[in-house]
Amino acid sequence: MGYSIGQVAKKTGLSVHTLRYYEKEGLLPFVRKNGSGLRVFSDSDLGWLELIECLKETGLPLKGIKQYIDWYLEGDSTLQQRLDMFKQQKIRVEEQMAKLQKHMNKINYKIEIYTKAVAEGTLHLEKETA
Amino acid sequence: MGYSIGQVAKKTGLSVHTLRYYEKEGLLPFVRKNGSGLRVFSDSDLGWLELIECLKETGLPLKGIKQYIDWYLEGDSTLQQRLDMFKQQKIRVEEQMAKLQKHMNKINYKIEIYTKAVAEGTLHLEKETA
DNA sequence: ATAAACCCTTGAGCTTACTCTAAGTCAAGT
DNA sequence: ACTTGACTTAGAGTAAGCTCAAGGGTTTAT
Repeated sequence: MGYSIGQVAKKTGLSVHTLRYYEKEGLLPFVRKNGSGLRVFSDSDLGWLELIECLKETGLPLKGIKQYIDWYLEGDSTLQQRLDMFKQQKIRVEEQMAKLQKHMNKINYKIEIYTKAVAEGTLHLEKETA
Repeated sequence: MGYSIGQVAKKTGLSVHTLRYYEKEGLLPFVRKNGSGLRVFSDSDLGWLELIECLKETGLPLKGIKQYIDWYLEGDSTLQQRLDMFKQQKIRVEEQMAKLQKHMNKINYKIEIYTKAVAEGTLHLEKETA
């Protein structure tokens, strides 16, 4: 039921440096230490790391994640803020998905163009940068 | 048919600083200058900026974008590399889309939880970090 | 002809998010 | 006892991508 920092690093793909850095930044306020001063991560801590990953990869900077955690620590008086944050994040994700789709179309077009170009040995630009 | 750096900044949402920075990094090798040393952007340059935006937002670092541009400048001998780059980028976008969908599910779940919590005035954690 | 609003270059500075170094502690195995 | 390996701290260093400051030039309107 307890993981060392090295085990968590393997599980999450984050480096031990990064995990300590996250803790220093206030992102892991629940990680305990044993008698020798070693960090002991619980399953719940792994859950927090998953959430951090989720927020980070959807474009919330570490500061924003810390804000959320601080709100969480403050308790029920910040429920609305936390809800708003997730709603805001949902909008961001929707925007990102739309953008990615648009970019995907462009990339597919380029793949088409370049596949032909490779077959023909030369690229014909039809008033189009490529 | 010619735009000043300020006009391009407005059109693209990039700052004039960023545009000059991109040029310095070799990302805009086609931008000309007029007799007074002012940059004059063409429509084709705007096309390049769109492509840069596309590659940047799909996770290619500026160095990678520069590599592509260098290949472009080298001509037909690099067609295969450029095709490979776009194929690689397509894979990246697919991965990003899958990740975003996963994160969206988590965020939607949080919104559900927190919407209830706000209505009830308190958050019940069911063996779940939140 | 003078001010306002642009533009220029060089080079320094900033933010984010790590990433690493140095010096040391601790527990387990041989 | 001693080595190995994983851990600790504080603090320095790094890379990417801007962002700004200083000092100056040009164009346009009044």
